[in-house]
Amino acid sequence: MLKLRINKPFDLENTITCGQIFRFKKNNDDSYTVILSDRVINVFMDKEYLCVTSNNEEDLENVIINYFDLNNDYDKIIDELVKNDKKISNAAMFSKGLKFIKQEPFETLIEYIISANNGVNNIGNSLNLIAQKYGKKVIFENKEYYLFPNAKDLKDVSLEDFRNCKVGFRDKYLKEVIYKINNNEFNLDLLYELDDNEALKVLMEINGIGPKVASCILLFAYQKYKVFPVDTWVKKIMKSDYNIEGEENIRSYAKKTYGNYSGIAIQYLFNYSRNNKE
DNA sequence: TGCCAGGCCTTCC
DNA sequence: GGAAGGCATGGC
Repeated sequence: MLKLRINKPFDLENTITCGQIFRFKKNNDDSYTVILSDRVINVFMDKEYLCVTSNNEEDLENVIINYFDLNNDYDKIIDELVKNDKKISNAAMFSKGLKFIKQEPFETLIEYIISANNGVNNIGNSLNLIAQKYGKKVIFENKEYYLFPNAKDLKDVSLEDFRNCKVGFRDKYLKEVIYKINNNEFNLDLLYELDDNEALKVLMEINGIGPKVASCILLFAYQKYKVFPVDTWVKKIMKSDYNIEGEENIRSYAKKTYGNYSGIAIQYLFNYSRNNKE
């Protein structure tokens, strides 16, 4: 078992359950089983130690540090944010220890296309069905798990096949984007090179990807922290706490106030707004 | 039953 | 270019 001493704030539960990832399970012993791109892990906190087991122990420490972004100094980021906006400190303290999980780009792309007008339960269910049918099986603790397939694995999946995975009307979006990737009409690696606005533009040329989905992909898979989604929860808290209404006004305020860390600030506000109900 | 879920596309002015 | 309606599915 890998034991990592954590000396900065780290909220494992909030990080896993706050809606950035969908393929995880909470176990009876309060540990979490999470399916990463290349392995399955079981994680829990034991005092100041993060404890991890996996079906694949190779380079596990680096994989975990990278996945949970453990070396990034969020305290410093929060200090910066609070310096420019005292009012965000409640939301930042509420989300203290929340890390941005570094997700695999292709899976993230599919995840957030499916997320449009959908519930968290349905999203996870569909992703698991896709993985079960087309992903690689791995055994961990005597149970079967399925890694998420890549674009090649999904090359011949039909609209009807996707419908059977309960993705509903998003079937055609998935088929189209997978076709484009396999025929070199769209390259996920290119997004690393582009600046934020170009990357957003390229993503939004794909059917099924609008500003919200594109922002989530760039934030969660590419660590483009300047990019941020504005949804109903963000609108709600910006109105009540900042007296700012309208998406454009929210965008210009966030850019001006939070700068390079707008995505992180907005995620804190989102998390606070959504989970701190009265 | 009806509404909503971290939207987006198409159609119609 | 902006508003309105439609869209699969499941949870409440």
